[in-house]
Amino acid sequence: MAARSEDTSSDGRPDPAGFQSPWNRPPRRRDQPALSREQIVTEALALLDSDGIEALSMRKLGARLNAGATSLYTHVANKDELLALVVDQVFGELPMPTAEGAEDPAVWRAAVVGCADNMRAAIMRHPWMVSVIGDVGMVYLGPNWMRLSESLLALMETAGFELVEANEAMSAVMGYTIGTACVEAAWLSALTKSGQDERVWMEQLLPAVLEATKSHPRLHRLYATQVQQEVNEGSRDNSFIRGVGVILDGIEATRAAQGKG
Amino acid sequence: MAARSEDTSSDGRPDPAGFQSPWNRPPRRRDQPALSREQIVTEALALLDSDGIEALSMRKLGARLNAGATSLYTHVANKDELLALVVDQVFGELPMPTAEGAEDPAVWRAAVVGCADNMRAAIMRHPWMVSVIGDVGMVYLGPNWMRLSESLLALMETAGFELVEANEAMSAVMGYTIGTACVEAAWLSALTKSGQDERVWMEQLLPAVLEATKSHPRLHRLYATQVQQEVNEGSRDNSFIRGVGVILDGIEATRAAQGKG
DNA sequence: ACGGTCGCCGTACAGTGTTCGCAACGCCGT
DNA sequence: ACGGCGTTGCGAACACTGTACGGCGACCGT
Repeated sequence: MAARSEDTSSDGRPDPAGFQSPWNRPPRRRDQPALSREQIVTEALALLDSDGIEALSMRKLGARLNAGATSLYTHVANKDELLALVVDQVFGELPMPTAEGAEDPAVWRAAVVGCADNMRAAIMRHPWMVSVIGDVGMVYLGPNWMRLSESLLALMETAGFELVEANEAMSAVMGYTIGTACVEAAWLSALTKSGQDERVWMEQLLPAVLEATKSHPRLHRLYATQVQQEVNEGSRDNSFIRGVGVILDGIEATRAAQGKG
Repeated sequence: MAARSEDTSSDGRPDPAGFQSPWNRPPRRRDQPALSREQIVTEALALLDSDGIEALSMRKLGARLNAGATSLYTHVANKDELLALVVDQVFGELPMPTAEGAEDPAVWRAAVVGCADNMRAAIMRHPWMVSVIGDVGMVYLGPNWMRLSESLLALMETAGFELVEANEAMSAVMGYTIGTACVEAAWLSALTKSGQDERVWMEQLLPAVLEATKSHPRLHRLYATQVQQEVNEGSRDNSFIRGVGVILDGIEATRAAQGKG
């Protein structure tokens, strides 16, 4: 809500709630610039998380920071740049993998799976990410993403991969992770937008789906038998993790066939 | 450009170029509704392809169809619904796989790889897809997507998969495809937005990247050695296809371990 | 003391998606 | 033949959006 309301008057702008006159108004303290890039990015992230992507406008964000909309532009070039910064901030939440003990294949596998799972969890925690991930082309040069990539590469190097090999494997895992999370989070944010509980939403939707899949027997069977289970338990998580495992199996098989074990 | 300009006057709206009076104005031909959902979707697709996502506005789209902006709303509920329709239209471009001869593992693999490759190609052909794919949650119920899913499931069923097995494998491949294409297309559309040729753009960007990766030795090496090759030949295509192959290896390995071969 | 710079913001502009009421039209029952 | 009716198109309007620009006040180096 209206955070930081306690210092509304201390920075010189009139506080409409309390009585103000030119004599009792304290001078604006400019001890520090009152607005920083970090602050903006953090507040944008909070706004996105609480109200979704279409609630993020420069004016609303400025209001949350007790600032005018155009003030943000001294710290951030664009809305696009702001979004890129926020996305990298999310990547900054992810714990970094350590290369320790990665010579053991089991340790290495567990570390990669954990990484992928963390990433997927982050996207599901911030479902607006998928509406933005296609527009922020430069994110892969952001500091947090680069830190993450670097340590993943280090991990795989200690596991015995060549650099380009490691890169390809990483791309495969990350591609799978992002793609899966996209599909899931798109569903999730459609659900959020409908405002209903997942169970209720599903119960309303299922008849229509079964009707629509009448001429597609396999999809029909799939939806009829599978979907409810997926909703009830968190079995999508397991399915995802199994998927990562399958990819790692493929990678190891390829390596074994090349005589590098 | 301005298509259909020949009948600007024949549908009764005043043509600002030619002289018009109430006496020579021909009656509006309402032989057929002049605007249809298909037409709108097709023109929206054309506009998106030629000018990108941020050029698509209801007014511009209406203008292209010699119609007012608000006329579109009789055929389409929302801009969101329009986008969902357009996305499904793109999926309609994809050739459907046939289950013929899929008992042969080689045939089956080739079909799946081809499917994934077609999908990736479609996304790269329409790079705006990635900016939209996160917002159209209901796309997976679109007719074209469903047709595609159904025939993929059929393909894998003839290859010997159980239904839920087939679904999981399909999700893995599709997830990887969408994720990879997202990453690539985001890069591509950032490039398009810059308006430069890929080579020039790269030459300008590379020094900055190498500077930025100074404290990340592995990324540094990777960019220094790898990137130019990727640009020069179309080696990203091969890399993607190899990735799909790796996933299929993993799937087959898992199945073999379960004694289904 | 005083110019220069920097951070902030009010205003303004050119758009955006969407709603609403009205008009024109084909059709259908009488 | 004719009067209502449902459908389709559209102009105006509303509430918002991102952002360029110019000004204003406070700070800092000299």
